Amino acid sequence: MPPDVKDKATLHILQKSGLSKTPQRLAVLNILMNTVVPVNIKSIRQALESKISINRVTIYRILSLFKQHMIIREITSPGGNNYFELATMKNPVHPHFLCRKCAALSCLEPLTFSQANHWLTPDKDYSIENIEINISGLCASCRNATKLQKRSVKQ
Amino acid sequence: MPPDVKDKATLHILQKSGLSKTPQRLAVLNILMNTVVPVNIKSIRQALESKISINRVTIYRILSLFKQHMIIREITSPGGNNYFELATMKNPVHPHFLCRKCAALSCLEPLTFSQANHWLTPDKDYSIENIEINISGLCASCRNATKLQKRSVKQ
DNA sequence: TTAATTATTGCAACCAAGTTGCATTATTGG
DNA sequence: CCAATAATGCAACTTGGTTGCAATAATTAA
Ligand SMILES: [Mn+2]
Ligand SMILES: [Mn+2]
Ligand SMILES: [Zn+2]
Ligand SMILES: [Zn+2]
Repeated sequence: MPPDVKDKATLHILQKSGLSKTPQRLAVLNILMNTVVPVNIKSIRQALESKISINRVTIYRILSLFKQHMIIREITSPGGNNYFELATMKNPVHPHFLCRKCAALSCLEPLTFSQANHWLTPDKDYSIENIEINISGLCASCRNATKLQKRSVKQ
Repeated sequence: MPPDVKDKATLHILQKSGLSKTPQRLAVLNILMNTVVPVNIKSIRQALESKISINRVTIYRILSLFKQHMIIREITSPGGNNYFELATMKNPVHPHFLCRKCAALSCLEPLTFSQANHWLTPDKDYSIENIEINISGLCASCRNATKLQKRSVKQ
């Protein structure tokens, strides 16, 4: 294992979950830790290319493992290109915004308890484990782009 | 076209959208109209089998077309097995509950305006087109089943 | 009602995403 | 360092969905 990959924080996360420390796992975890927005598998593979040689199957297995150990969260996307983000205490479950044009995913403010409470009790019979709120539309830049385009067409 | 398939209501829906009335479209629409819970493609295909001979490609094309014309809505599912439901005025956008065990999807009460309003303005820069709320966990019957199982184990 | 025009369907081939079994290789704990 | 255990890489496979095009059906207007 190349020592430069051994980031102290990433190592600690694996240790806490009792997972063995392989360069592949550290590399994947590194990407998740150093990105601000959630990333989909395609971006993860791209980001890994320059850092380490890793089989695509391994990426699936690592992500699946991280999810089981609740190291990461998976954000469902309409087209099936799901996104992943770190699931730390400082980063609680929150809604997301997905731009239908550029497919950029951004994180929104988390729900307060009173806000969530309404959905926490849809029925006494359900046991609720997860609430996913996904908002879609046009992001700021894509919205601006279409505005400018319309103006130039009018001229 | 066999006349027994020509349900008056389904015909009218296609007419309103200016779509030509093929037996395949009527059959698909019929299923969506006669089901209480949203259905995924697999169930749609199964339901169609006994009614009409239809190519799987045609089903995809019809569903895609219905979505464009806002006759139906697609409900995103974590695993990618999305569900479809009729999008009428009497059936506004609403949250859904997906059981992680039996994969049954059920409809929850729609948001009131004041409830939705909080999410309608995450940022002035976004233009919001859709809000999807998906709650997951265990449904009533699956929850009961596990309870009973635990009890019998304890004995 | 008929015939031309236009739209839809079926078919086959293709593509992308994800999964599985198993041999090879790496990590761990002593 | 060595044995035991676990993770990875590889190839093959499965599943879900898409595309181009020829055959067929629906529409429209004569
Ligand atoms: Mn997020
Ligand atoms: Mn519903
Ligand atoms: Zn955008
Ligand atoms: Zn259930």
